[in-house]
Amino acid sequence: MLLIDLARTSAAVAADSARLAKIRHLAELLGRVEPGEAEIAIAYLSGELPQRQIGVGWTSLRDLPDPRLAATATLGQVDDLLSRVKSQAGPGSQTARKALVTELFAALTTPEQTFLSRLLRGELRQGALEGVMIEAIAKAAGAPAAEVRRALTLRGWLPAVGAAALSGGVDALRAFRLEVGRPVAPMLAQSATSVAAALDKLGGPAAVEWKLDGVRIQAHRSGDTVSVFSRTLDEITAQVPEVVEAVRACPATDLVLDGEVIALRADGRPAPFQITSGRVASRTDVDKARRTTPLSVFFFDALRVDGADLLDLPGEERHAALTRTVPAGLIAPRLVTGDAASGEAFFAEVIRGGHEGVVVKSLQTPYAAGRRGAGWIKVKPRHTLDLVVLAAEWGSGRREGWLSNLHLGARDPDGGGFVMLGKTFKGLTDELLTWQTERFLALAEGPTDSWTVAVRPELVVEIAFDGVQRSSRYPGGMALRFARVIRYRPDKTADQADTVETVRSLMV
DNA sequence: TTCCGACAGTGGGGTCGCAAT
DNA sequence: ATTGCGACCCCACTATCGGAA
Repeated sequence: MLLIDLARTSAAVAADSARLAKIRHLAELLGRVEPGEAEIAIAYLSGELPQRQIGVGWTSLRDLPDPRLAATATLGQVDDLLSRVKSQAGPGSQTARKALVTELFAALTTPEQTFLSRLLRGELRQGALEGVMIEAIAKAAGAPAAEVRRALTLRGWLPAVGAAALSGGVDALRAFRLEVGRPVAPMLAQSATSVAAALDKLGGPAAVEWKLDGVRIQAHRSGDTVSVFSRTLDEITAQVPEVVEAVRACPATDLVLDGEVIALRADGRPAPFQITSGRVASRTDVDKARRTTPLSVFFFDALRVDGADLLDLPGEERHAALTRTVPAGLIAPRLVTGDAASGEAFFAEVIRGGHEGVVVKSLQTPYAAGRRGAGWIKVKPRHTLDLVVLAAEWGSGRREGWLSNLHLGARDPDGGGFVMLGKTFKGLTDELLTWQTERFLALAEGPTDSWTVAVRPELVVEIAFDGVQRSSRYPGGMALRFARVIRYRPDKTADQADTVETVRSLMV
């Protein structure tokens, strides 16, 4: 199959807003792809690469060569070249990558260049990624989408699942099994504003469990062999020896566990997320990193214990298996309750302990990738501040033509000015985007660069955030984590905004 | 007919490792 | 030695479609 076929399909998908029409376009293409190229086609049209990452980003894709007029590139050829790009390493590799990318793009027509460039930048913008591709695979293979989803949970990689479905139908999908040593797609959580709301959503007793502000891990053990994977299914075994040892110490020798690693201080309270994140990312001298910043692991789910696959069992049965297998000190603390008051009290206690929040978990739901079923619901406390808009950046994609990303500042009573604490683009409706674009242009003090418009510091906006972290980027030495807009405060003037000192008092 | 679950899109701060400067 | 870049850790929110109620 030619790359131009995918480029055309992608354009057709983008042109139709109806999801069913997108699915039709994708399924039609899947119906005529050869088995040997199915994985490539599925990967590209769901916005990913078979190579996962190839070391080429936005910057490397500037100034591409002139396009050709004839479309001749096959999927196999493109895939081979991208593999060569990925394999470059050592001194001169960036130049070599760039040369290969240039060679590749020089062989493509304009629509092919557009498609591939978007794909490599991770901005396909066709309104269809994995979720829609699942439906398209189901349609093309004549199989229920639920079977595709189940296989995806077990296999963790949609192109492999899709290729199997296209060639072998439902039987091939049902043949996927949990394999120890191969990561499973992790189950994710929805969110709610309170434990009571979460319990209400689940409609009955549920487990209220510590949510640790660390890094998600999945541990596999077969005999003495232990592998640990990240949320994106990258192998991180070498970076987390504490997890390997903890799993080896369990009595069961055939295991798949889901959990979180976190750096705890000597007093048992959690270290800031930056510390845990840095520790897990360290690969060069793990022994030294380990001495400085030891990791603790807390498991909260068991997907396999001693030959038994547990994914389809209710949450409570999986948890029972976990408690039978793993020492109590390695299990995330939880309270099973249907009572909102007890749940809220437990939540308050977890927060007093310095932790991030809780996850309220259904006792019934099986383990499934993605957010389907809403079996897990996270609850975190929310802080708010009234801050001043210092500048705004022009948006991209569907926000093109709108001033979107806000620069936020706290009042500095000493200096008389404002100290920038970060940016946010979240929480804005289209209506608000329209309003603020007009308003900012009226308050403009001229662009600071081609995409930023500085405004007179007069508008006060209420901002929600999860916490204040240390920052080397901003002048106050601190930045807001997960900042989002709640509402503008036309009733307030800039001299009534919150101060830097207030923000500093919130820093852990 | 209305409601709501799932999805895609739009970006946020921070850290590490590596190549280039 | 420093800087720029890619990759990955954490992520919240709105708009939209279409099946469920």
